[in-house]
Amino acid sequence: MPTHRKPAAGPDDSGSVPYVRVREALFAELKRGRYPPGSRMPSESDLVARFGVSRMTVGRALRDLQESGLLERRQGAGTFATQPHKVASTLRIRDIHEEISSRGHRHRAVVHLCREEPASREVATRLGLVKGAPVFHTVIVHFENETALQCEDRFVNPVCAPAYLGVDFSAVTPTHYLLAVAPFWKAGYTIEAALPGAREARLLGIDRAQPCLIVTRLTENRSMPITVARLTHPGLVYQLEGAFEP
Amino acid sequence: MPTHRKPAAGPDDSGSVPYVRVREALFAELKRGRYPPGSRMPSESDLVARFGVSRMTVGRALRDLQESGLLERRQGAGTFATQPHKVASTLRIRDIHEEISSRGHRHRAVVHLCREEPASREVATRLGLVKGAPVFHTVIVHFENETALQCEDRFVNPVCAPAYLGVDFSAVTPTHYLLAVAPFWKAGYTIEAALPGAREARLLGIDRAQPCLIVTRLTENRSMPITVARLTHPGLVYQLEGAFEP
DNA sequence: CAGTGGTCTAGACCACATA
DNA sequence: ATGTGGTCTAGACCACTGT
Repeated sequence: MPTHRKPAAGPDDSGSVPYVRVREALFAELKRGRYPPGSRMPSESDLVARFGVSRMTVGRALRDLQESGLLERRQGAGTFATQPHKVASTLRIRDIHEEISSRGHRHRAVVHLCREEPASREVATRLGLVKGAPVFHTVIVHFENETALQCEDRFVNPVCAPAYLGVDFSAVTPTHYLLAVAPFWKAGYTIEAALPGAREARLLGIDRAQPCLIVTRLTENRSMPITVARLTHPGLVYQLEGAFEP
Repeated sequence: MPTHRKPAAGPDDSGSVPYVRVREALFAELKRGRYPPGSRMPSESDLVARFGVSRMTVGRALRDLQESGLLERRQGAGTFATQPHKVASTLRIRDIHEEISSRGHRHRAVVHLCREEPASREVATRLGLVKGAPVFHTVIVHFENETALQCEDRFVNPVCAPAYLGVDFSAVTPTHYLLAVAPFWKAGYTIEAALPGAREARLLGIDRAQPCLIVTRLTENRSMPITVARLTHPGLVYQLEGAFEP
């Protein structure tokens, strides 16, 4: 007698989906302090009996909680409640136009440089090219409602985006364009606090002594680096935010 | 005739686990450029036939790829390849002692302040208390191999950790202690670049003009704020790093 | 309506941990 | 030896989408 489903459950029904029901029930108990950190949770069989669902279903619920960092599961040993301390928060890599628009503000971009250059040693290394090889270089300042928010200093590997220099970057951001023509498969970044360079300070209209939040990001294709960008944000007007709530 | 399992598969066997096999196969194809962004993937039934596994198994593989941000699935419509652009990288919230030790370096903490104070208006607001209510306040500088790495200025809600002031913070970090006595269920942070305060500069032994990376973190219990910390890092010696690889 | 994803169940085999 | 998590299959019902 397979699948004697429940008749779509009741009306108030917060969680008519069984695995969600199980997950939320366990989550609530964890939050309430039952199962203190480090203690063993009921076994899958126990939960199967308690909730009247199949093992795959409680497995799904437990896996969700595990991926949230709330549980640790050890084969042969059992399932344990954890301290949610090593949980990771997420930091998005977003297109700045999207970011500004999503705040309901106006985005404007001013292009200060857009040309081909021979690669310096450092840029060449980062892009996996030889020194002196031609690379595309753009410097663009992004405004949010007339406030300078970001100075984007970017080098692009010509192989990945041959038509890059022909794009009107006052209308479409390099990030947006590059995503379309050369989707990345790998990305790395560093975030640091530093003083702006002379040109950056001038373009952003800030004092050279004002600290900036600098994000350096390198994205790569499946086989080669696409672009390296140095994004300088005045510390006074830009903050990264994140949150974790299991 | 249920479960005619494969005899544990061959030796080289990178992915004897069926859902991993399916996931990796599809991942490789996505990476190779088959299924360009926006295009429709084969349906679950197709994949069932192609890989000779059950539908739950391909479902699991597809869900993994979806959670990685590589696929989008729309009920009734199909499964589609996406641009992996809105993918999030993770930024860990780690205990600084752990962080330094994991680099194989030595950690030392110097306690500069450890007392009870009446809450300022700002601190009171952050911790959900009334102005003037007693709060615990610690200021600790963390060294990595004799280099000042972080100035930790922290306020703690006494209700959550009554014995806080009795802890020897040269031996155990506030983060570590608080995780033990008051695990958090919610956390938020901001990252900004700014100049250090006078005291911070002095304690870190840096110039007041040297920009710092400042992480402000608020953690909460299930019902009330536990602690708010301002972590100041000299920009020259501290960077946050992250990477994304699907 | 046919096709697609979303989910469930029941039973099963395996790898691993602990006693 | 027993119990635990990890996974698989086969078949099924449902909700949704597009023609």
